Amino acid sequence: MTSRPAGTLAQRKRQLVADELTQAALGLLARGGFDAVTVDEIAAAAGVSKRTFFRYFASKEDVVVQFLTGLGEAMREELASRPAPEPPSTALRHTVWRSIDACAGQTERTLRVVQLILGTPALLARFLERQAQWREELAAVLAGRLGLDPATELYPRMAAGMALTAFHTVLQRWSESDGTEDPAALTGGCFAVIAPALDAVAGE
Amino acid sequence: MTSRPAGTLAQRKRQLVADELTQAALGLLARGGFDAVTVDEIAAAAGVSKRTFFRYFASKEDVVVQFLTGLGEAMREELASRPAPEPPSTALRHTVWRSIDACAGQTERTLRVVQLILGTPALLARFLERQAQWREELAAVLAGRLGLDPATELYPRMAAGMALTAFHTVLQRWSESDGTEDPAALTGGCFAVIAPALDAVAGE
DNA sequence: TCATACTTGACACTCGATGACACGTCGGGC
DNA sequence: GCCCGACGTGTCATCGAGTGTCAAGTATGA
Repeated sequence: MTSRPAGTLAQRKRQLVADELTQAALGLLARGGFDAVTVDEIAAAAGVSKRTFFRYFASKEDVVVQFLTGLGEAMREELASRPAPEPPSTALRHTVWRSIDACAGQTERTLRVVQLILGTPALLARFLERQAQWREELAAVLAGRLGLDPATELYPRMAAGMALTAFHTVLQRWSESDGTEDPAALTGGCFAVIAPALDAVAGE
Repeated sequence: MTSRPAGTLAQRKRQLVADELTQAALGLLARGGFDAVTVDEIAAAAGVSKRTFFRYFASKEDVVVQFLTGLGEAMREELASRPAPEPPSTALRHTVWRSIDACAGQTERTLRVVQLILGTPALLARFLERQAQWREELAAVLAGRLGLDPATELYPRMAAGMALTAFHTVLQRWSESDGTEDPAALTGGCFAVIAPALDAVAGE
């Protein structure tokens, strides 16, 4: 609603303030850690008041986690656009890869943000909470793809959960290695592990 | 350290206060929701001061989530005690079942707590954060079991993640059905989905 | 030029969380 | 008996996150 890069009216200056806030927050939080920096300081660094900060971000965690926002949307879109005959493991691998690539392909700043999130309990909690939402959304799309009832079948939620476990694991390894390890290889490796379950024929 | 049922000294009255606090908190939070009840009210209901509440629980979330504490420890123990030749899917199924059984086998109060956690963003976040810790612990045990290096192999983390996805899914379905669905059947169903991946022969 | 809507800052307030200090009780030693 | 230190608790003070309110300020349109 407010995140389109090509803003409509002069209120793309809203995006400008948001960017300034994000910039200031990421800079301050990267050094000093999450708890050592107050919202007042972030706001001051961006040249606005604390009250304005909370008009742009729902919480102090939000300014960091929202840096990864759009990933959920992107994954849902990607999964929905994969050709129907494609096996689930392939479709989900591309789905996850779209987010991983968006993360790992960018600046080195992204690496620091990921490290910050995975290393800060409060941020990790928020991140996982968001992942849980993504899981429900991906499960719904997947159920539609396969003509399964998400309310009764276990497969959609489990498959989405496995894919996000892969997502989480890749980010972990990538951040632990300081960006050394190849995200593509890690993604491939993770999906090699879960593929037998994702593509198992019906069964039961 | 302080959770042994058979307390040593007269300071098992500490456990008494803790129980009183937990009782009061769960009762108040079940009706009214998480945000509508203040720590002051919980403390007052237990007959202590707000300050004392925080001497027993690290946070307001803690008093609820700690209700499920011990599950991580229990799972780690269970996995460590499973016979070595057992296939991973079987060992992990018993591991998860030990926690599920501890949850679902108890009073109906447990169901309400699970519903409260899964339905409250702040509590869900804390719960997922704890699950992430369990995942690392289970991965370490699993790696030891299979003689794999957890720092390089992807399998342990992925397998632990899949098992916890099953755990989460079972709790979700169980709480959504108001305790109607059979936890044992759900656990079996979830592991039927992931077993092909858990037991896939080496590969590469 | 005036009226309107929107954004912002300043202030006050609630509540979660922590530190400092004072008080009471318990228990043991002289 | 008294004194003493350890421990748990309550009170008070404080910080920081988050929210509601109101009074500016600015842009837009008639």
